[in-house]
Amino acid sequence: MKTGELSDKQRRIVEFIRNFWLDNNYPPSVRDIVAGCGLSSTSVVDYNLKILEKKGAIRRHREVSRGIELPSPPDSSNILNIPVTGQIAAGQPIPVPDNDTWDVTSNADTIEVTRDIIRGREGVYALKVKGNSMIEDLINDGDIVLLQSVSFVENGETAAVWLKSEKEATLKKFFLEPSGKIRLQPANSQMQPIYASPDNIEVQGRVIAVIRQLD
Amino acid sequence: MKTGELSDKQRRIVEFIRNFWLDNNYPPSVRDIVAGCGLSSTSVVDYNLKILEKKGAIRRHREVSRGIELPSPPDSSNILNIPVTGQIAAGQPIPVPDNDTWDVTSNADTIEVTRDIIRGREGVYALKVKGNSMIEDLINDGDIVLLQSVSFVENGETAAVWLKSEKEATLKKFFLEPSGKIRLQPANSQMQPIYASPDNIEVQGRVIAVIRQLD
DNA sequence: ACCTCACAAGAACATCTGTTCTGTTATTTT
DNA sequence: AAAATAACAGAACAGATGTTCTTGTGAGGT
Repeated sequence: MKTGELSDKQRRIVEFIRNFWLDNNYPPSVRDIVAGCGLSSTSVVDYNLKILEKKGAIRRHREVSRGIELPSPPDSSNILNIPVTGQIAAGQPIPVPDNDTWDVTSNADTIEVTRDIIRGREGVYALKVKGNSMIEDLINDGDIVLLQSVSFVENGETAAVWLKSEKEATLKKFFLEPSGKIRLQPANSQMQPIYASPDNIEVQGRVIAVIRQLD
Repeated sequence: MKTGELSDKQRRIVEFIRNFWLDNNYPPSVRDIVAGCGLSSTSVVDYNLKILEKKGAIRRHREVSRGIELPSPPDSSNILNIPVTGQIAAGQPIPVPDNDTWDVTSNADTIEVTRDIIRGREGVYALKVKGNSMIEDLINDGDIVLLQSVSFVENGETAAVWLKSEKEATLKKFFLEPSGKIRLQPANSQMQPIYASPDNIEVQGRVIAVIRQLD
């Protein structure tokens, strides 16, 4: 095999590694490859793996069982890990994440979402809804709410607002009335809106999505 | 540790596995975890891995070196394209996908979701909700409903059912009453349930998630 | 023919690695 | 306090696994 291309057998090996990986979520051992490619000896595999490594088709970690790496699938940038910073429930403040120490890696739970849900927005975090105090907003106990951390919202947007005097957090449609009052409208049109003065409310975030998982 | 939650050490282990995987593109061995988490013995790791498996935080393959799977492996194959086969609205049949010609590639709209939402289930499809006839089930116009295609559901599960005589599709909690009747219970406890005879309903699918996107 | 070289078979070896066994130390329950 | 249970420590075993060594084969070139 003079060329820089892969031999037929080597191509089969690489393909098997990829399929094995997809099926099992971990790399195959040398003997898995023997069995999977119908080869006769581990030394054949080792021999070809060395060539494959030299050609850059795989990367190996010596003396490490199943230490085979495929060149990183370029994807995976389509998944974002959104921190679930806490729970939201009436009577509890909303834990807005500290923007400086946005520590996705640490303690916090995270939820994986595809990038098309975020749509390129910055400062997105998630809350788990506790209790059914927001059922009139079509949000149930256990739902996950995705929020964008903002302090001001447009008329008609659904926002997480903190009602200072009531010491209560809720999700409602936000309207600034001509009278200067704020109208917080439930999503269910059969329910009555709440009216509040602007200095009694504090916008915590804009709702961009609701995810409900059932078992 | 009575709770279903993970202990501190177990959380560290899971995090280490994920980081190790991200760094090396293959899972750690038990002894890698010992070193990486500053533990003292492989048996401690094995002990905790067994618990983690029981709690569903990981999956293990016995007798396989580095045979640890994370439920959502940090590799690329984490995004699935779910076909949005149509709309659901009262008075319209539900377009259950033909199981033989499950053609994800074709024309149909799809929605990208991460694998952890599907949780390994087969036959998942999505519907877009049209109209607000299901508001009592906390589902609004424009919501996306993820369904698993099944014909029978357990008591208490939320299902997409087709009411034959009413020619109406809806999502409700499904209960088979001792009387033999079917009770379809809205998610909102303030609403009244529907009673139907078993031969008047047809289960189209099990609801596994609801996704609401706001702008 | 002879040599070289890419490639393969089979066995053997030394670790690596999951698992188990026994015992010990905390932590909780009774 | 006693008993029970959860959690950890250390060692040892058996199998898995990467690696190497020896030998064989066949094609191409000289």
